[in-house]
This record gives sequence, C-alpha cells and structure tokens, in this order.
Amino acid sequence: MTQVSNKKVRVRFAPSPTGGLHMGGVRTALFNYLFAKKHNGDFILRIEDTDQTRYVKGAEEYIIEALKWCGIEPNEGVGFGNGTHAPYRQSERKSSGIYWEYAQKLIASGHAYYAFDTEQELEAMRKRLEAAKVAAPQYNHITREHMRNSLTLSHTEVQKLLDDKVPFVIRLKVPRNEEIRFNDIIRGWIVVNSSTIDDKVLLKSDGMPTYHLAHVVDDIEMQITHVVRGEEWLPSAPAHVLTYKYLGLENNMPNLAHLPLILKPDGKGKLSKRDTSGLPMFPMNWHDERTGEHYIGYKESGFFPEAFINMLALLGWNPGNNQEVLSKQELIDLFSFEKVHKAGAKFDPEKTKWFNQQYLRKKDKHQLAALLQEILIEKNITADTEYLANVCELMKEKAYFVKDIFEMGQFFFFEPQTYDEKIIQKKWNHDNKKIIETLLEQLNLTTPFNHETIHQTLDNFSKNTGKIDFQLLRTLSTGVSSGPSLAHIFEILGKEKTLARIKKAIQTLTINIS
RNA sequence: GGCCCGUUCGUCUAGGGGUUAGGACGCAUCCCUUUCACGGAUGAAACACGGGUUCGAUUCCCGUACGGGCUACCA
Repeated sequence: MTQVSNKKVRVRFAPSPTGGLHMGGVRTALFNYLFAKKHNGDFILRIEDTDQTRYVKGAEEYIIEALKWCGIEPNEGVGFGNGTHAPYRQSERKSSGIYWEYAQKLIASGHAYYAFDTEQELEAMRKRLEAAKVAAPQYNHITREHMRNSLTLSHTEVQKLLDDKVPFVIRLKVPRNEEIRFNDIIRGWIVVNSSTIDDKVLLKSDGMPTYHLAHVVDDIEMQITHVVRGEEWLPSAPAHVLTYKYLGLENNMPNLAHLPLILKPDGKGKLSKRDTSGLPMFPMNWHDERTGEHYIGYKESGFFPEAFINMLALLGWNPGNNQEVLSKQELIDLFSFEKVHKAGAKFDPEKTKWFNQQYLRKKDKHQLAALLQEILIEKNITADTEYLANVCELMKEKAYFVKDIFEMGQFFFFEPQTYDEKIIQKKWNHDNKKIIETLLEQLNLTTPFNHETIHQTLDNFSKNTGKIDFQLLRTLSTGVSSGPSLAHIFEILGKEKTLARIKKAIQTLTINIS
C-alpha cells in the first residue's frame, strides 16, 4: 500500500544538468507530478549540479522549458514558484555549509571517515584486488583497513593531513554483515547484506557532496515525503537508508519508489539517444553545446504534448481499466503506484504515433486549422481560415500529425504541376479524354456545387453517359492517385478551380496520347 | 564475475489457485469508401523452463534459464 500519511505529500524531480532531459527523465517527472497532484501535494524541481565537470550549458533551461511544454510544471523549485526551501540548486546550497554539517555529524558518530587516498592509490588497490581474483574490487569494510584514512591513521596524523590541506573525501562507514531492509512502494521489501555495499563517497575532495549525500540532506531539508526515481538507483538505495539511519532520521526518511526503466524498442538495454527507431528521444529540440550534437524533439516533430504524456504514462503503468486515451486530469485521478509495473517497458514508436493520431482526431477543425496555419506561414503560403478548416475536417481522419494534413493535401494549396505517371500511362487515352471532356460540361452545370450535388452528377454520368475512371479523374484534378473523397475535394476547391484544373490537365497531357 | 530487480501474445498490458487468459498497438483477411493511410467485422498471436504445495497451478514457494540495472571523488 502506498504510504500517504497525514503529512502533506512533497515529491521532487531532481535531474542533473548534464544534458537535455530525455523521455525517460520526463516520465520520472510525470509520475512524480501525477502522484503529487493526486494527493494535493507539492512537486518540486531541484537541480542536482554537484558534478561541475559534467555541467552542460543550457541543460537547466532546457529542463524547465521541456517540463512546461509537457504540462507537468513543478509548483516549487528552480524556475518555478517561490517555495520557501530555496535555493533549489545544490551548487548554491553548498555555500550554506549544510552538506559539510551533515557529513561532520556522521563523522562525529563514527559512521563516516576521512579518506586521503589518491587516484593512483585507489587504482593500485583495484589492480591488487583484481590480481587476487577478488570479484568486485571495492572500498569497503575490508579494504579500508589497508588504505589511508582516519580509521587507519592516528589522530595526530589525520589532523596533520587536514592542516596541510591534503585533499580528502568523506566516506560512509558501511558495516560488515548487517541486514539492510527497506520497503519499496513498487517492489516491496528489499533486503541487502551490508557487506556487499562499498563505502560510498559522501563528500568529494572539491568540497561538493556526491548525489548520495546531497539528495539525502536535501530530501530531509525540503521535507520530501516520497522519492520517486528510476530503477537505476535501487542498488544504492541501501546506502541511502543507512545514511538516514546514521543521521538519526530513520523516522523522517521519505518513502522510496523505484520506477521500471524504459527499454529500447528492439535490441537490448536502456533506451538511449540513438535507438528510438526514428522517433525523437527528447521532448523538444536539444542542441548540446559541448558535443555539437543536435537532437530533434517531439514538439518539433509535430507531437501534441498530451499525446506524448499519455504515451509515457502508459509505459509501465496502467489505469486499472482498458482505457488508453487519458487526459491529464484522468491520469491524475487514476494514478497509483500499485498499478506501476515492476518490469522494464520497451518503447513502442508505432503506438506513440497512434496516440498522436487519437489526439489529433479529438481536435475540431478550427483548432487544427490554426495549427495548419502555422505550418503554412513558415512556408509563406497564405490561405483563408475557413478554407483551412474545411481541409482539416476532410483530412483529419487520415493524419497522424497536423503536418500530414499539409503533406497529404498538397493539392489544396498548389495546382498540380505533374500527374502520377503510372496512372496517366495506363489510363490516359482518347476514350477517357472524351468522357472527361463531356463530364466537364456536366460539372459546369452542377449548382450548387457541393459534395452531394457533385456526387449526384458523377453518379448519373457514370450510369447514363459513360464510365468514369475515378482514379484518372482524381489524378487530373489533384495530380495524385489517392486522397479523400473526390466530391469533397471538388467542393472545397470550388467549381471554378476544379474545372480549370481538369482543363489544364487535359491540355498539358494531350500530346502524350499515343 | 558479484550484488539487486524482473519475466503473460512481436510490443504495451489486464487478470489471478478452477477464465473460451481480456484490451490496445502492429500484422493478416473481409466489408465500407467508385481511391485511401478513416471506420466496421474477423483472424493469427502469450502465461520462459524444471521441481514442489494443492483435488487443481499461468497465478503460491524453490531452483534454472533468460533479460535488465548497478558495480566512479557521475548522477
């Protein structure tokens, strides 16, 4: 059962600004958001920028903009709201000395220690252990006995090293052979023997905390009630539990929920930037200034944020009924961790497109016309709003994206310059030409010129005068051999344009008759 | 390798000691549409394997296999 006590629910999404926020991160943020909203809680954005070497310019802004586009806005944190727990960037929180304080508390109680080992010494230790066929070389309850740290050095030696400003880290002193257990909301009880956990670095030699210390401190300070994060954190969770315990904060420890990962559609492993089978990895275009790489986003690919979010929500979660198209409010109302799957979910590009199609169909013709107008403006094409609305109405059933309406309905915006060659070659002959020319006269007499009367004319003509080759007629008037109902196309085009196009086609093509 | 997590149609999933194992995407066939990428109908398609427990296991337990994650002074 999900633990929701009398305390106000406060959750956080805590990405590190090491790159653009990808869809896996968005889903983590989404689940946090849904849970918070469901329980009238707070959703906080905290930036975990403790690794200065991996900081990527623009990443933080990107995260904020991406969350906004997705409609999963935090009500507190970097770029959002005016929460009372500022600052929300760990690099800024460091100056208050808070991480140092907590680390000192752990040292004072004997649960952490200074380690002065250099990179070379650590490397040598690992080599030694590997040579001795130790399966997993770790800085742990055994190896720390042979390293340079405040457990092996005398008080005076340690003090001297400290005074001499010799670089050091602070490590968690993980005990030998103790059972660590915690109840994950999604996975249930997890039991790990402490001997398998290494002495995690809590404070780095540059004075910055590692994730392990920083998130524990901040989650306590920010009164976080539920930590909802990816499964990749499960292995280090026991160390975090230990940290809370040694800090005497066992009873304030947030509930833990580890989400299943999003996997590659084919092949194996975590979803990566290059294996989304043609669909984007990022919510919006992302340009990595450091690597120069440019990634296209869902937004720019023509996805609706609602569809993107809907798809993401159903990757590893289900609403408990067979409903698949769910509004944000429905997602909120139905959300619960009990319905989150334990196994990883493979990303399905086809279904992702299907979701967009569902949302496209829900939009009325005027909403679609406005979106189509944006595309046309980019291409310097002007069109009447009502005309566009009619085009959208007719084309929407066939489209996955608004841009499909434009691409599949080119003939609504341009006069055909070429005609589907296969059709012409096969069907353009004197007999058909004569039929079409006669039909033209009938169409000219059709008044009013709407799809019903046009259909009537075509039908009567076919029955009484001559068999119309509709594919040919379509090709002559639109240039292409497929599309929506001809009568509807003619109605939207209008009598004048329709007739002019067919006449022009006849002129252009006559010489080609063999 | 070690530790942890997992395993229902190709994919996302429902279900759960006795079911014709349900839905969705995709796929196939048919109908409709005088075209079609819409719609409708139908179909093919799954409980990883081996042991228990049980009158009965896909469901519970244990193994095995397979998959995934982690194994940094990264998060």
